Amino acid sequence: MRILQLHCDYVEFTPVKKEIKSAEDIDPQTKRLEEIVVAFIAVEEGDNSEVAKKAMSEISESMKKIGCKRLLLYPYAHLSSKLASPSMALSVLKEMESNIHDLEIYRAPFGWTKSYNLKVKGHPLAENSKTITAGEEKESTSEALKAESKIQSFWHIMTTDGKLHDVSSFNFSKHENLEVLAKYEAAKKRSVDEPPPHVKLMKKLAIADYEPASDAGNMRFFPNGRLMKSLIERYVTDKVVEYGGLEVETPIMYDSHHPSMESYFHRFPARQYNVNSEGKQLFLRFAACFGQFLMAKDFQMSYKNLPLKLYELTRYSFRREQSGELVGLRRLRAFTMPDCHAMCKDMEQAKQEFRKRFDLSKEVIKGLGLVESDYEMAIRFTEEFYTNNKSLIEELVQKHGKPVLVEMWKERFFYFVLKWEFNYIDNLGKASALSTDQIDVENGERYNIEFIDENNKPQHPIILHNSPSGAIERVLYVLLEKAAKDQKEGQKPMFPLWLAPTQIRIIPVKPEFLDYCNNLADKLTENNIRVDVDDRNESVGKSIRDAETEWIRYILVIGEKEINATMLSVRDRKEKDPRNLTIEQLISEIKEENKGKPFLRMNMNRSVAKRPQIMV
RNA sequence: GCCUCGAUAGCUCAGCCUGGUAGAGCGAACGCCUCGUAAGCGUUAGGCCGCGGGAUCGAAUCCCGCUCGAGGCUCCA
Repeated sequence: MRILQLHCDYVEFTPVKKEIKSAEDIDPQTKRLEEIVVAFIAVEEGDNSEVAKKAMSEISESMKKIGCKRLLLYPYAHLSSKLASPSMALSVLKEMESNIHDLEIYRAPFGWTKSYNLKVKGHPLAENSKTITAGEEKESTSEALKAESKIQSFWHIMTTDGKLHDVSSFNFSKHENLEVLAKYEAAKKRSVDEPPPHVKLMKKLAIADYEPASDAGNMRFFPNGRLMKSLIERYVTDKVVEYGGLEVETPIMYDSHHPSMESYFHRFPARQYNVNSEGKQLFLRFAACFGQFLMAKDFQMSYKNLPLKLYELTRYSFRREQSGELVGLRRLRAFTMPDCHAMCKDMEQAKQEFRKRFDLSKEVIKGLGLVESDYEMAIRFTEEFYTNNKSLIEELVQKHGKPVLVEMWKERFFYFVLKWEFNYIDNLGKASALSTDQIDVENGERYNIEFIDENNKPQHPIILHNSPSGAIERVLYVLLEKAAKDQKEGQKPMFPLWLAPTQIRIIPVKPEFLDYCNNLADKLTENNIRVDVDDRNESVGKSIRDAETEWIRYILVIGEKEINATMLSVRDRKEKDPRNLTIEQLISEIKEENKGKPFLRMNMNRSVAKRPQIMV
């Protein structure tokens, strides 16, 4: 059975003519009802009296929440494509009608073409749809999800002097990406008809690919991609630990009926993967929050321990995003999310910590190879928070150093009062969030996390939710899109050196120089450089071409000249002409460039000839 | 969820409109060449033309249905 439930100021309907033979015999008068919940209902194949009972208890429960006592059952075939027979449908509807006693109930006639007219109320719970089937649990659409679109937002641009400007009158001429973001967010619309360029690149460079045997949005990562992910993960984790985060690990699935989860679901719109096991209804986490909050609840904390920062890099978090929005690495259903929560004793401490994490996020983004013109900041808050904390918000915008998109909510609907994020604008004008942080004033209580304050009283902490980089897969997407942009502008695309799967390729002019090449590669490897040797029996030209198409930064061609001298001929992707360097000079140049970044060994056979061909 | 497009060799695709022996490039295997900064040459192997039905003497090609995939829209703390 499918139900669309609307809370209305009024509804009017007029039976026009009988649509089927078995239509009810009634007096075709116009009927008007006020202050009423209208339930449009399609009875489907297999629906029975159990379904009727379930449906009525669902409906009356939600009506209790919105404080309405009048109900109209309205037969509405168009909600389903596998309708029950008319006689069955009518009997199920009649059963629903007779099943309820504490509501004033009406039913529109069955089998008639009707004209109708109604006015839906504007509040968050006014609209609701349900699917009810016999036997198994119904799959409900989160009411929060429905309600979200109802929140009233006011959009502005804040300049670094703290002034708010109207989006429509702001001069975006020097801030094109911000304009894209503002339009993208406020209008939530953008039409493009080509795939984003990173999709081709992720395959061509043997980083990642779709896995048709899995669910959409669950990618496979080839050795190159796995290496790059590992490096980014290591880097972000190092940075968070340096900041004071304590790394933990928590389960990836949770009981949907755990009390904290149930209430979180109502508040937090998300489409989760569900897993049934031995009668338990489990869901796959869509954030690290659950695990960390449940863990923090079991800590005994004093105000002296705060702020306490827990960190987890979730491999994976899962969200069952709508199939249509899954494109390449931009948005996935399984993703790796660094997530750092800080429990703070009060708003003052929270604000102080919030500043630190803003700096941390900026630093991490920079380390990943993005410059400030690559991303745009958006900041969102409730009107009340803004009024009381103007200086914090202005300070963040000033630190960002350029105008910021502002979304202000009249009332708090989410669990947070303040949130910012950095958005990357890709080649198709799509915005995706990278770093983000939030001030959460609700979940401390929901999860019953407590600390003892100066007066020996238990208190709930304010919790900050920070991801300094955003999803790791999304970082890859951004790096690829950025490289594609460089390519489009006529520059050679490349990765930051510390992330390049191969940093140096050695190409012998003849096979007899292979031993020399391998010795050279040994020496470079000892110095934490990822180096491989093209030992295929190919022409030098071909080998160089292949190395270039793999975006390899340094190419060393080894022939008689190099073997008989100390200078290497170094082809540097960043330079036009080859340079002559000693091996020591080359090593120290690379070390200097990779300073402060993690190192992992090559994740491919050194011998190019021994590699399988992953992507052309 | 809605709309559009697609599915042919390991990969990228042509052939389809106008029905009549299944094509190319890359890659792979084998051989030749032994090479100095972006593609050296040759030979060979490799196909249930997504699945099911229909009309036809005959279907990769036309029609219908299905499956899977992709892209867009919607949505996105």
